[in-house]
Amino acid sequence: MEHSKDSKLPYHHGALRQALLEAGDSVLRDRGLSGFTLRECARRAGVSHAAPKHHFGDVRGFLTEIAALGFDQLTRQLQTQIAIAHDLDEEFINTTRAYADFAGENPEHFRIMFRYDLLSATSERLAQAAGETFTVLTNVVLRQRGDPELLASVYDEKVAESVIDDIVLSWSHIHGFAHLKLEQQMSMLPAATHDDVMVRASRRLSRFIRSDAGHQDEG
Amino acid sequence: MEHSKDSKLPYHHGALRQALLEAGDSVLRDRGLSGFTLRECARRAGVSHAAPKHHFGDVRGFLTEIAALGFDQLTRQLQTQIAIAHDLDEEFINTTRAYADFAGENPEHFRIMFRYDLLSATSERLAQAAGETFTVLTNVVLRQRGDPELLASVYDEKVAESVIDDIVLSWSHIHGFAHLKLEQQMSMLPAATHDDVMVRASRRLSRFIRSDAGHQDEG
DNA sequence: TCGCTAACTTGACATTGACAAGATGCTTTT
DNA sequence: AAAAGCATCTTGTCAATGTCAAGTTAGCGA
Repeated sequence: MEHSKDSKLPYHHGALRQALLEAGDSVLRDRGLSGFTLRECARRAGVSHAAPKHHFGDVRGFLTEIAALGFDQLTRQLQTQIAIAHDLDEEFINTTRAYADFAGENPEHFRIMFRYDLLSATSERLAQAAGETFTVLTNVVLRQRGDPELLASVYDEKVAESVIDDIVLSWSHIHGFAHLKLEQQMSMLPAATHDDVMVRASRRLSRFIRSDAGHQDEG
Repeated sequence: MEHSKDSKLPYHHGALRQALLEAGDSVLRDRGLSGFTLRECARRAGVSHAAPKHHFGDVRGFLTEIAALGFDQLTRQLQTQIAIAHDLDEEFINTTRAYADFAGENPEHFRIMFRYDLLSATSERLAQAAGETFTVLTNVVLRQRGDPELLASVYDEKVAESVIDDIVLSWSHIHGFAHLKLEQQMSMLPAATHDDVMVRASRRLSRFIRSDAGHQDEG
C-alpha cells in the first residue's frame, strides 16, 4: 500500500490528490486565480490533463478543496497569533493582523475563499473549515466580553443578540480591513502606515466592545 | 454624424461601446463573472466576436470600464441615501445599507470592482470613479466628526491621523459587512435579521466615532 | 472627388473544461 | 493463487474562448 517514494513515479501516482493541490497552490502563486486552469495543475503534477477529474470532479470541486484548506490555514494562523497575546487589546489586534496577513500572503486563496459563486455550496468539508474559522473569531469576541467560549461550531439558539452584534461588528472590521487592503483600496494611505492605522482602529474597537458589552441585554 | 436610431442597425453600429456595456451587464446578470466572455457580449450586442477589441482592447479593459461604472453607480446610490437621512446616526446607517444593497443587487459588479488583479492599475478613469466613492464615504466620516468636508478627491497631506483612523474604521465596517453578507458568510444568522444587526452595529459605531472624535489629536 | 482612417468582420490558432472510452494495476474474493 | 472488480489514470475529442492578423466598409476631411 506504500509506493516507493524515492524513485520514479508509479503509473498510479499514489498521491495525486496531494500533488495536485500543491500544483494548484503553485499555479495560483504565479498565475493568479484568473490564470488558474486544471490542465496547468495536471501538467505541474506530471499527469494527464484529465487526471484531476477523478479526485475533484470539476473546477468547482477543486477550488472548494483549495478554499477549505485556506480556511484551515487561516484558522491555524489566527490561533497562533491569538495564543501569544498578553491582553485583550493585543489579542484583538493580533487577530486583525493575522487575518490581514493571511490575505496578503495568500491573496488568491483569500479571493477563492470568499467567492461563494465559485464554490460548492453543499460541501460539508468547506462548511466545516469555514465554521472553525468562524468559531475562532467568535471566541475572540466572547473573550472580549468575558463570556464563556464556544467549543464546537457556530450559531447557537441561545446566543444573545448583543453577542451577534459584537461578532458582526468585529468580523466586519477584521474582514473589511483585510479585503480593502488586499484589493489596493487603501492605496492613498502610505503603505508603511497600514499597520499603525489597523492597530489603532483595532484597539479602539476592542475597547469599545469591552466597555459597551451587553449594550442592550445580558448575553 | 447621427445614425438613424429607429431602424435597423447601421453597419457601423454607431453606439457599440454603449451597447457592449449593456450586453456586459446582461451577461454578468445571468452568467456571473465566471461566465463572462467577450464573445457572448459581442453576440448580445449583435456584432462580431472581435468587435469589442476596438473599444476596450481586451478583457481587462472591458472589466475596468465596468468596474468604473460600478463605482459611479455606487457613488450615486450612496449620495441618494445619505441625502435623505435626518441625523448622523441615520446617515451612517443609510450609508452602510446602501453599500450593502449595492453589493446585493449588483453582486458581479461588486466582485469586479474589488478585484485588483483583474483591473487596469493605470486606468485614470477607474481611479477617478473609485476616488469619488471614497470621497463620499470620507465625507460621511467627516460629518460624524463635525469636520469640514472634502470637495474633490482623496487623501490630503493635512488630514489628521485620527481622521484616517476613523475612515479606516468606518470603511472597513461598511465594506466588510457588505462583502461578508454577499459571499454568504453570515448564513448562520437568519437572513431576516441581517438588516437589524447591521443597523445596531452601524449605530453603535457611528456614536462611538462621534463620542471618540479626535481621540488623540485635533484633526 | 479622393483618400484616410476609424469601425467592424472574417479567419485562424493555441488553450481550456468536460466528456467518453480505453488502459493499468491494486485489492479482494474465492 | 487466480480471477474478478474497481479505483486510478490516459488518450482522444468537442465546442468555446481570447487574441491576433488581415481584410472590408463607410463616414469625414482635404
